[in-house]
Amino acid sequence: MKTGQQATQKTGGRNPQQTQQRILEAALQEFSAKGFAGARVDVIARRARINKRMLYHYFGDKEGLFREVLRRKISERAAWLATAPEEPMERLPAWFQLACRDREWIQLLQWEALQWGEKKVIDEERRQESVARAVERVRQQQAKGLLDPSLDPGQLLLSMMAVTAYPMAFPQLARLATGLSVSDAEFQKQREAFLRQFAMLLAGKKPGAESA
Amino acid sequence: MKTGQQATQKTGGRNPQQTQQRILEAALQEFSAKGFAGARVDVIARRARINKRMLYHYFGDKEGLFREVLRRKISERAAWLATAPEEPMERLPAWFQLACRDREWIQLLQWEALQWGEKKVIDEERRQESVARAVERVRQQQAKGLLDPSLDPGQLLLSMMAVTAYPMAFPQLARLATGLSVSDAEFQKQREAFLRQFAMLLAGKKPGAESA
DNA sequence: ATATCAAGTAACTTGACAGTTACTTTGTAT
DNA sequence: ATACAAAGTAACTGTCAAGTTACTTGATAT
Repeated sequence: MKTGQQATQKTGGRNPQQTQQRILEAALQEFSAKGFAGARVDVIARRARINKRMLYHYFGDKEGLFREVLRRKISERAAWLATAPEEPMERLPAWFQLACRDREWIQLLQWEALQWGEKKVIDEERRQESVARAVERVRQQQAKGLLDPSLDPGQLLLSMMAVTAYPMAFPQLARLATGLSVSDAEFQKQREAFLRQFAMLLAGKKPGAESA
Repeated sequence: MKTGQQATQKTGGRNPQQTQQRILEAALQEFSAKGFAGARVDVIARRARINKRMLYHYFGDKEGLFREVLRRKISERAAWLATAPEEPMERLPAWFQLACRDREWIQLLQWEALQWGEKKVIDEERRQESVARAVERVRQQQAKGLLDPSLDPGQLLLSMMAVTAYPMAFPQLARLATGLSVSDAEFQKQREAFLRQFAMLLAGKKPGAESA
């Protein structure tokens, strides 16, 4: 008896999982581009090629959908970050590249900051844990002499996030400061090179010739 | 004959300038809190204690009002920045304090980034000029040995803005990383101390005892 | 085969919001 | 005094968007 849960690919027929997936993808686009207030439920529905009613069926309301989008993105990011290199020289450039490739995430964080400010955030506990692990890694690297040990680890982590994410969060300022668009390959090359030198300073070494 | 332009303080009577001022103040609050899309014209009118019609009278439409708010804030900031100290040791903490005291500005920049992305911004020319001057100052300090001369000045300026403004732009991340709220005096003290040490690293010196 | 429930649809309701109309009040120049 | 323009008001309008209603279609368990 084909209870039909293992290979539900009829392309034309119904498919709740695919429908939800399509809604989430469309919602990610719309929310990261327009924010919660600016996003239009009808646009999401149209882009997902579903009836608006289904969106309410699966996610309750607009905010429920937003929370789910954010929740999923957080998991995805946590997984990515776990694969980032440990060597501080390549760590900042790698974080920067991650930010370049996933501007949707930066934008979601930005909308979140504006909408909820300092209040408790969605999925607080999981994120707290994840950040605590990152602080711990900074501490270990300080112990190994790969990062200046006299700096507060929390503040240092925050600053590392700042220098890698800021250009994507404020593309207009990056352009004003460098004359290049952040999506320009030249800008990205320049920033990566800068961050490599910068990482040396954070280790307490002078950034002369790095090829030695 | 009292043509009445020099001392128009009747408190009860009409007063176009004061009305405009009140609208602009209320609009700054509303726009920085909710962004352009989220801001409500009626809320602005109510807060300014004026009739909505006057808002349209003076500023054309919602966007016209937004542009004017941004334009004024930009002037204000340019003036403030000109008074910031030149010594790099105190410069980062001073910028940070400025960011703390003027979160409305950070938020406006953030809304701007999200709404207009990399496109040409409001008041582009004036801002370009102002940033160019800041880059030039960085270059001078590099020449004087107050900042590491091997770093690209534009990227360096961008990074200085990043480390000073990021905590206010992403208060939720600052809290996750340090356990403190950004509006907490303790957080601000900690960050200022950190930035002082950080400035020494940027000069290429090791940040040992700083009291000497 | 058919009852049952989940998936899906179109049209509707309700409220909110940007912008307007048609009007009154107030100051000032002649 | 009075004509005139700018300052100000209340109530309205058209549009748009979130969320709902009442319905049809399709899969599957018995």
